Amino acid sequence: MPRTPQDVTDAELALMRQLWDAGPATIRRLADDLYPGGCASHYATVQKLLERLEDKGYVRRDRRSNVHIFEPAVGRDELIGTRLRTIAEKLCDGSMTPLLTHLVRANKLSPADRQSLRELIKELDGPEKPRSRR
Amino acid sequence: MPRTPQDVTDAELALMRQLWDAGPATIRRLADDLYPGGCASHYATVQKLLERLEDKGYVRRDRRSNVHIFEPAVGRDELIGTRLRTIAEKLCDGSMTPLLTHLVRANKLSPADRQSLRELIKELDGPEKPRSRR
DNA sequence: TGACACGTCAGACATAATGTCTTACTATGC
DNA sequence: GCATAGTAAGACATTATGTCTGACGTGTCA
Repeated sequence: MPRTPQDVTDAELALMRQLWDAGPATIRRLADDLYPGGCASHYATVQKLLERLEDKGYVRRDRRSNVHIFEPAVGRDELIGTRLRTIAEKLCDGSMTPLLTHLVRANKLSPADRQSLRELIKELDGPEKPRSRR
Repeated sequence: MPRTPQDVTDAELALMRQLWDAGPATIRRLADDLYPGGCASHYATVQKLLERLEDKGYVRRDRRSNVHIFEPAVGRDELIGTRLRTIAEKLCDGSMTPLLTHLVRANKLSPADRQSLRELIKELDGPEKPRSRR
């Protein structure tokens, strides 16, 4: 059985996080942030990781300037979605419902969590009957 | 950046699934089920995978009999939990809440899903307010 | 113009994970 | 004792992943 490579590896994820949190950046900026006091080779590492992320479609590269600028092509939430779907595929025949019930019952949701969850559901219920918003 | 190995790999997961679905089994049984018409080496593959799963604590091996019998040491739901936690760690600073909200809003929950979800929440809310009953 | 600082590009490389397979050894039944 | 079937130990090939090197391009400035 062939291995299934990771969508975004750990080292790549560190870059994504930086991009999500601090916005578009150059390789140098990212390298400085992630490998403080890094030598030249760290720069190259970041470069390679970004190249792979671009190939996989997780970052976009602005080549117009002489110095390229990178930005995320998928949001944090999108990646969360991808990973959740992966779990569902591999463990629940593709259904997300077991994940949901697991989270609700196995996790200690704070009262605030529960409240916002209730509101979310209401929000989803809403459009069904009285066609309010959306 | 050291790589983080998978908790349960794909080939291992196929074994776990078999154990979850069909209950405890011997190596031969598993090999026959997963590699129908398999030759001798497939048997050895299953053996190795089970050994690794045992090392990692995902299956238990009953050595009392001459022929060992394997059973899951963690349930499907537990593994789901592990994976969800991994996502939370890597993408949400350890908080599961974003996963939850993602599932609720990004997935098209059927009305039935929403209903059972509401009940789940109510169930959790119940014991919190001891004034009502008890 | 030439030196050079800095960037990109292409690809080599070491290590580890993973799936597979081989061999040696052990127990059991005839 | 021998055959059969099991376990134990580990070799092996392939690939993923993180790291690094060198060639080359481009702009700046004395």
